[in-house]
Amino acid sequence: MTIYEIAQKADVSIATVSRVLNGSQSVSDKTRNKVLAIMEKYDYTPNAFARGLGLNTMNTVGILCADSSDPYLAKAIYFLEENLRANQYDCFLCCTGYELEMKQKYLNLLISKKVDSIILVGSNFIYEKDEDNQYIRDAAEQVPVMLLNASYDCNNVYCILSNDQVSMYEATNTLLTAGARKVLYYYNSRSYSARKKIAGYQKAMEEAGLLDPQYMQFYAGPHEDLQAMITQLATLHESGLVFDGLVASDDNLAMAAVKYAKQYHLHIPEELSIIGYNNSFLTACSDPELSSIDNKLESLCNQLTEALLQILSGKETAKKFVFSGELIKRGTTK
Amino acid sequence: MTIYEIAQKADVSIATVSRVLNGSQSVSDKTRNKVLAIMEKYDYTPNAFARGLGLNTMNTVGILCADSSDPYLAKAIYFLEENLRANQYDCFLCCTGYELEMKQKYLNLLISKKVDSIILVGSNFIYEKDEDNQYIRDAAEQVPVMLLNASYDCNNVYCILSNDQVSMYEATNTLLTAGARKVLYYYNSRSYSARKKIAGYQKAMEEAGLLDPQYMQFYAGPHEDLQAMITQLATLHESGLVFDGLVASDDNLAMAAVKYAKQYHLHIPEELSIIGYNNSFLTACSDPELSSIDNKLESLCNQLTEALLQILSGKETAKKFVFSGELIKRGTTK
DNA sequence: GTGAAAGCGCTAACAG
DNA sequence: CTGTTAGCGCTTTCAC
Repeated sequence: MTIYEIAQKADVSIATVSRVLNGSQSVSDKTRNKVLAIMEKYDYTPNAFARGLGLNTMNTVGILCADSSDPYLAKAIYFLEENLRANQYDCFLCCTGYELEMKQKYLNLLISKKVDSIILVGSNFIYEKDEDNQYIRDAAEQVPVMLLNASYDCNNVYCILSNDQVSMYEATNTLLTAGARKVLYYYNSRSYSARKKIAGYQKAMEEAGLLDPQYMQFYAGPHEDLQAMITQLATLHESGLVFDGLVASDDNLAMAAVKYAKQYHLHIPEELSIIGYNNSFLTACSDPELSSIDNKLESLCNQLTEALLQILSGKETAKKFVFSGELIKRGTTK
Repeated sequence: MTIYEIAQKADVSIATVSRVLNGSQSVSDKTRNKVLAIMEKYDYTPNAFARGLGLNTMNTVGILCADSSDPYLAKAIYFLEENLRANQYDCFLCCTGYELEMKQKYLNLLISKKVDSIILVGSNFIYEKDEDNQYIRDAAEQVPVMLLNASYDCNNVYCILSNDQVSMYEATNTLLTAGARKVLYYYNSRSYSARKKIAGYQKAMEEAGLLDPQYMQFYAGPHEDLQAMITQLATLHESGLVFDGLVASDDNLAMAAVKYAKQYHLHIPEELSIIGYNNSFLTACSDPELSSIDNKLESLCNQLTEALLQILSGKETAKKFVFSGELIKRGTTK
């Protein structure tokens, strides 16, 4: 069923059909109803490609993320997709993995599919070496690029993020204030937000005169291998590195710390207090329950969508939105 | 930049340009290289809409799932997306929630966007009342419909699933064999696969002469509210319902059971043994670690993609693929 | 308020 | 091997 057939059956021109399709005001009610009735009767659906060809848009945005099976990213995608769909935008989802080359490739691919915008979910899309961010600048020449949880200053790039540095500063300070002296920083990423987090930790430790590089430990294994994380902490322990506090860059690592403590019969939080990040479902699963930083993912996603809709409708909007995280205290802190 | 401009600059016809674009054999190497060079030079990308209009396909498949933030579904999406992209198919992701009406609406929407196929991820798309499955039959008239983790007999519908009934039967039997007499079945869904699981539990209990309806407990709260699950089990306990075994329809529920046991100082697995489902990351987080059924999600996804590619290339393929799950024993079983 | 007609950029016969 | 041409289904001037 095409616009031509509808036009014929309704005894009007295709232009008129097109008008009612697009809700134009300049169609008489009578004609409109007649056309609508025929459309209804024949269960007509406009051809999205033809429409796309004419309008040069198909109301889609491309969502890029490294790994949609990461619960945090999955949640972000969920919120974004929901918001966008509520506003008639569809989502192309694209999981790139963590290699720059793939990110680049898929970003171009999405653009060639004529998405109206690109959302980069997670801060691992921003590299320290600025030349590695060229692919983002290129993309921004074509369509607005939205960054969730990262910041990058460039025309047509919009950033929505949580102030991870402050959050991590506060988390670390919370442990110090409660009496911890040797606070380990346990992290697994060197992304934009990861670097901010580490800076927050360092600032707090520095101010307390306690900063010591060997207390910053990087976990390089797979995100889902809890045992490997536990083993790493155990190895540190065996090597004589003692710590009475631990802040982790995500809840997985914090969960590993809880398990490690159990293994060595360390009392939580008396002998070891722990703070995770993301305030995920894991916080409830841990025993004792995990204190963690809620970085307001849902608010970030809502703001991102709102800003994007503004941009796509041609309005001005801020280029950077910064939210504050919140420490949720549970059993792993005093 | 369009095919016309390229043709002009390369001094050939648009047909030739189109041919090299589509890798046709009938272009001389010389001409091909000339055209390729121009394309390269002007960084030409074909217009996806125009291409779609002509071919009536844009190499996309629609993935529908109730909630992409559910870790299990998120993982499925990840595997599917990866496989499909490796074969030049893009994915429209669409989260419908659990309401029939929305599922219906978004399914139609995807079809109107001219996807080449629809993948329904998770068995909650199949309803018990067959009239509620009409929307799937309708969709199948337009494009092949792939079901992950569900089975539905209908032309142009293909099913890839794990034998949940057998898995649950074996899980229940494992507990019975180890000496449990009062095995609680704790579940949170009435989807297709959920019904299969429950049937497996019932069969095992029946054979042992131990089936008792009050030992089948439904959790109706939010998927992420661990505390609510724990409370429900505690309430049962207080009401005098005792159980020495528990099989759960997913790992979240099993995790709640572990926490419940701790609260009542029940020794795991001696006084209460527990088996979860999905073999998720939670199994490692639990203390003791959770025994759980691995239902081979990755294999299912691989098979689904493979079958889909067959279908889309016009080849015949089986209509139903059934895999076997596997019980992974850990600390919550003897 | 409505219709005619010219594209949008590409594919695919059909001719040569 | 290559070019010509007629669509694909819709949007959008521009007349009337």
